[in-house]
Amino acid sequence: MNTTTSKIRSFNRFYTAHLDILSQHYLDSEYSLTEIRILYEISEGKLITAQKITEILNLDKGYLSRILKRFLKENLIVKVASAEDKRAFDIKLSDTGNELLSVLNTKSENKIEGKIEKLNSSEKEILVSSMHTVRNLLTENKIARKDITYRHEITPGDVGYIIHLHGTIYGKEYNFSTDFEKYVIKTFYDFLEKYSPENDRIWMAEYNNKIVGCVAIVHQSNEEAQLRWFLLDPAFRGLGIGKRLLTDAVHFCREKKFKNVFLLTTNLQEKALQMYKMAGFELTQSEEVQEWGKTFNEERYDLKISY
Amino acid sequence: MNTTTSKIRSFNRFYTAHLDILSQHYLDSEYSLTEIRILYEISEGKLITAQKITEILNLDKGYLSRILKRFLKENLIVKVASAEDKRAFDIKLSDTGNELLSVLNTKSENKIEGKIEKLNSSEKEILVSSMHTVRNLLTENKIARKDITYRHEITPGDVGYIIHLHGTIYGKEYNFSTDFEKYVIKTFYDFLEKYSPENDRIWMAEYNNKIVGCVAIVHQSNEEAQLRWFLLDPAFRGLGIGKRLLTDAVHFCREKKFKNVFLLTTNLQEKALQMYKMAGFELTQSEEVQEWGKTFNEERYDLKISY
DNA sequence: TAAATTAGTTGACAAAAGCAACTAATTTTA
DNA sequence: TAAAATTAGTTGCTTTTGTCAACTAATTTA
Repeated sequence: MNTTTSKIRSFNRFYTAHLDILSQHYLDSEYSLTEIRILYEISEGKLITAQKITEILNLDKGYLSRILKRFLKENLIVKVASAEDKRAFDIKLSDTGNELLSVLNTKSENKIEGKIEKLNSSEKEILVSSMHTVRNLLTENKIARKDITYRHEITPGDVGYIIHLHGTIYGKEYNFSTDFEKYVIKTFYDFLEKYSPENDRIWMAEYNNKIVGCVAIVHQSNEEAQLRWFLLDPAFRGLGIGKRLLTDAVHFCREKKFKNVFLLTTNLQEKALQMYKMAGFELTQSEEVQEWGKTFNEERYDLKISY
Repeated sequence: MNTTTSKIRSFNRFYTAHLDILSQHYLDSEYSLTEIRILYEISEGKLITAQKITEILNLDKGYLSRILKRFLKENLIVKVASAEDKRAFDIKLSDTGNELLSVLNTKSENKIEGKIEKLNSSEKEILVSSMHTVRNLLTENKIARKDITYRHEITPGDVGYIIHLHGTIYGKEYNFSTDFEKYVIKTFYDFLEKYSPENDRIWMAEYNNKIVGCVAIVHQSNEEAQLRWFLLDPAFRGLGIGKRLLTDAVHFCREKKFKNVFLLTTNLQEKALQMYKMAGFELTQSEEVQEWGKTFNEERYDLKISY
């Protein structure tokens, strides 16, 4: 049995119990969860037919028909003969129905608030964003481009996390030793020593408030700048994040009137090389070296910017 | 209505639908979810009474009695008169029952695997860790001491992450600027330059494969060592992690025959100071400084080790 | 040792859900 | 374009699921 699956099953059991949806009466009301779900669908859809509800909630139409009949008798819903189809009815909530739902919503919210009252605001943020991630991965089965955010102000923790990403990603992908991370630490220390917010910039791509990609422009002179620390978490490749980061970086170089941008990399970074080339960079130097426990070519790429 | 709550409600609705537990038949078997949950509890508990089951699953005892009667007839369970209480029975699964449950487990696993098959391995990791986070935050169930693991081999990414922790934690707790993180980067660079696995060591406490606390011993000479980077994520304080880390560090110093251990800190770190004192450290120097956007006392503590 | 409580069973019943036959309207198809 | 097939919704009937209260027999409490 695979661990991922068993961990998900364990979470499912936990969440089933947590949701507390197996009791007959929803939030101690006189309505069952099914009935509430029906009311909820009606309130969401504004104008919905019984057929639609059976599809969404997977209910038997006879069963639903009777429930709606009772709702009508209890004055929770209003049925209007559909204009397009004389067999069907458009259903919507009555004022009473809306009121009932709003009372139940409040109850449900209170219950949830009781469960999260001990969390501080950042823990709440983490909770919501984690739920968002779970939902995203289970539905579209991929990370949505719109959930990636970008920023370029350095806040405490950023540089350390970027170093961490370099260490883990290069460690996993190319088996680089911890010496590589030490090298990255050195480059960052040197950078921070002469950091000029005016001429240098680091861009970070974030998902769930966590950095998943980055790139930086470090000025060398008024004419030349170096592009550094271009990195993307493998799980977030293929979403256009790398392209966006490089575009922003080159755009910044143009804005700052640098005439040449160069970068140092290795021939191992195939994906990154592709992107550099697509951004217009050209190979200008290549030399075999042995470092960080591996043998590879150290390469320099340059991009001339014309104005 | 507060957004956190409404987002959680939205997730709850999503997950209710996702769990697909509202249909009468669990995984197209001839058993209902309730029946399966009962069987599951029996299999978990190994030896369980009907009373226990009603408590755990919140079932009516009459209802449960009848279900168990049927299980017995279908040969899914075995009832043995309890030794301690002649009114009660110890219930356990029969071979047939175990078989049924294992078939259903496989079905459930296949279903889950179908839902995550499009995810790559790092997305699966993200999914599982997000679920873990959700679960953790929703169970006040504080972090269990036994879930904290300790290690002291430096692997790629560790140092970067420790720098990151310093940046974020000191940023949040004491409003230190990014300059502090730069200082930490410098100290780590210097450390890695002359790192000797024989005489230096970093201990890390982890939760969920993430570093939540650390401390290090850095040798200065054969006689003296410095204790550095003692840090604990605020969410993990009060679990004895700090004490354990300091104990390990001092134990290491004793093993390596250092005669004196010192550390540099500030008067701001109240919690850490307490722990240093408890470990036997004594204040030997104090001087007011202005750094990292704050004014505070820089302090030196020493611990003499006698043999 | 009598009274109260507890584990489990059973009868009676209510609520929830499913199935199939039906009407009336709509769509497909030949 | 008219017959055939399909669809939206209703209704009768049935099964499944769950609840409540009364009961027995063993155990605990006072």
